[in-house]
Amino acid sequence: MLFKIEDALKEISRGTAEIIDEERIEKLLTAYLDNSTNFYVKAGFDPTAPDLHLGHTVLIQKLALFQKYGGIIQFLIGDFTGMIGDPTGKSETRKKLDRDTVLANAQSYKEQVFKILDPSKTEVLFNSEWIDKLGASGLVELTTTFNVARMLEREDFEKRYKSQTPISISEFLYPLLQGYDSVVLKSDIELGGTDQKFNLLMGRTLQRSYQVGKEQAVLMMPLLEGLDGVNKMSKSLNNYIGVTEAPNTMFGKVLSVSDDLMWRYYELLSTKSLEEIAQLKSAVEHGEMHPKHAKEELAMEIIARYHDAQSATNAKAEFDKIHKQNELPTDMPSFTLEGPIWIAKALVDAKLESSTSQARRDIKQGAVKIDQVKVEDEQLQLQNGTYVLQVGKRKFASVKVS
RNA sequence: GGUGAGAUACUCAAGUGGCCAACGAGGGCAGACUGUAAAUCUGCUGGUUUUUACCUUCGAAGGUUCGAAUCCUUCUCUCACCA
Repeated sequence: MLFKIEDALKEISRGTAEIIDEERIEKLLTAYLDNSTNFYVKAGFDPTAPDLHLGHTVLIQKLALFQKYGGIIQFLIGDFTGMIGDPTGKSETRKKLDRDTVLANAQSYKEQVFKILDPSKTEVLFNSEWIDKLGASGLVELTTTFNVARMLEREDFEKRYKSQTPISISEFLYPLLQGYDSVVLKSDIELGGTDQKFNLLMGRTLQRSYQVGKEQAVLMMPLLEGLDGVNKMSKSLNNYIGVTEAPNTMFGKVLSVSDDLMWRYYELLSTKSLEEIAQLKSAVEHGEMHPKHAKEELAMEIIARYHDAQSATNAKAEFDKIHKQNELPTDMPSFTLEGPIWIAKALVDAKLESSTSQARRDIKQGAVKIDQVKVEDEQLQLQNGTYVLQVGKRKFASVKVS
C-alpha cells in the first residue's frame, strides 16, 4: 500500500502522551513502504480483566493503526507478571491463574479485541511460556542487569521509598519481566499508558543488555478519564464504558459524560479527524450546535464500532423516548413475583434496590414510581397484575405479581 | 530482637464507659433546576415491615461491667525510633 510517511507519523502521534525514539518508528514505516517489511508492536494486558472498556481501546485503536502501516501486533497477556501485580496499582500479590482460566480469558479478549484489530496481523502470546522456562538462574541473571538505585528512579518507587511505604522485592521483578518480554519477542515498538513509562523503557534497556540487536521505540497513550471525569477509567471504580455493553447502556453512559470530558473522548476515541473535531467544538462554543448533539454523535460512533449502525440509531431513539418523551423503555428486565407483595420487597426482588431499607428511603424521597406514578405510601402492597417499577430516572423493571 | 504509636462504615477522619448505627469531609444515591452536562440547593447514605423499635457493626478472640468503639488480657497486621 502507498502512503506518505509524514501523514502516517502524524496519524500515529495523534493523542499520544509521549513517543520515545520517533526516528525508529519512521525507519520502520519506511522499510514497510519500500520493501513491505513488517515490524512488531507489543502491548501487554492483564490476564485477570478480560472486560475491555474504552480506556483500553485508546491503546488498541492505536495498535490497529500500526497494523495499517505494517505492524504485526504482539498482544501479550501477562499471565505470569499478573501474579506479581504491577506496583502502579495497589500492590497486592495475586494468585497465578490456572491454565484454563487464562485460556478462557484469552478467548474473551480475542472476541472483544478483534472488533478493532485485524486477527491476521495479531499474535496472542502468554508470557508464562518463556518466563516459566527462565528458571532461578535465569531470573538471577535478569536481576543482575539492573541495580536498585536505578530501580528507585521509577517515580512510583521513589515516592514510596521516600515516604517509607514498604516496597516488596517482588515488585522490582515486574518491570524486569515486562522488559524481558520485549527481549524474547524482539519487539520493535511497545505501546502502553503513561503510567507504564518506566516499564516500557525497561524493554529498551534489557534489549540492549541482552544484545537483541534493536531497541524498541516506545509510544505512550494518556490514561482515559472515566465517566466521573477525574479518575482513570476502570472497572473497579465503576466509571467505565465496557465494549460489550448493550447499545442503550453505552448511549446513556456517553451522554452522562460532562461536556468538557466529551472533547477528551472525541480526541482519543473518535475516528474523526482533528480538524473535524475542532470544527465541532467551535460550533458548540459559538452556540451553533447544542453540546448534547455533539455528544449524541460521539455516542453513535462508539456504538456503531462495537455493535452496528442500526443499533446506534435504535439506541438514540430509545434514549429520546425515555428522556425526551418521558416514556418507558421498550426493553427492561422482567420478574415474576408472588403476591401480594410489599412494594419495598418487590423493588429488592426486581434488583432495583439493594435492601428494603434503601427502598424505603427512596420511596420517602419520591424516587420510586409504579407505572409512572409516584409511590407515596411506603406500606403499599402490590396486588396481582403487571407493573412497571422505576427507581430514579434510569432504573426500570417490569414485574408480574401473581 | 527492643521500645513506642496505631487499626473506626466506600475513603479520609472524630469519638476514649451510657446521650453511638457512631460528628465532620469526600465519594455515592435520590429530589429540584437542566440537555441523564456543568454549577447550585435539598434529603439520604449498616440491616430488618416490631421502623420514635429491634438486630449486627468500630482489626480478631476472650474478659471486667447493669452497660464497652471506649477499660483489661492475648493474638494479627501496620507505622516510627533503636539494634
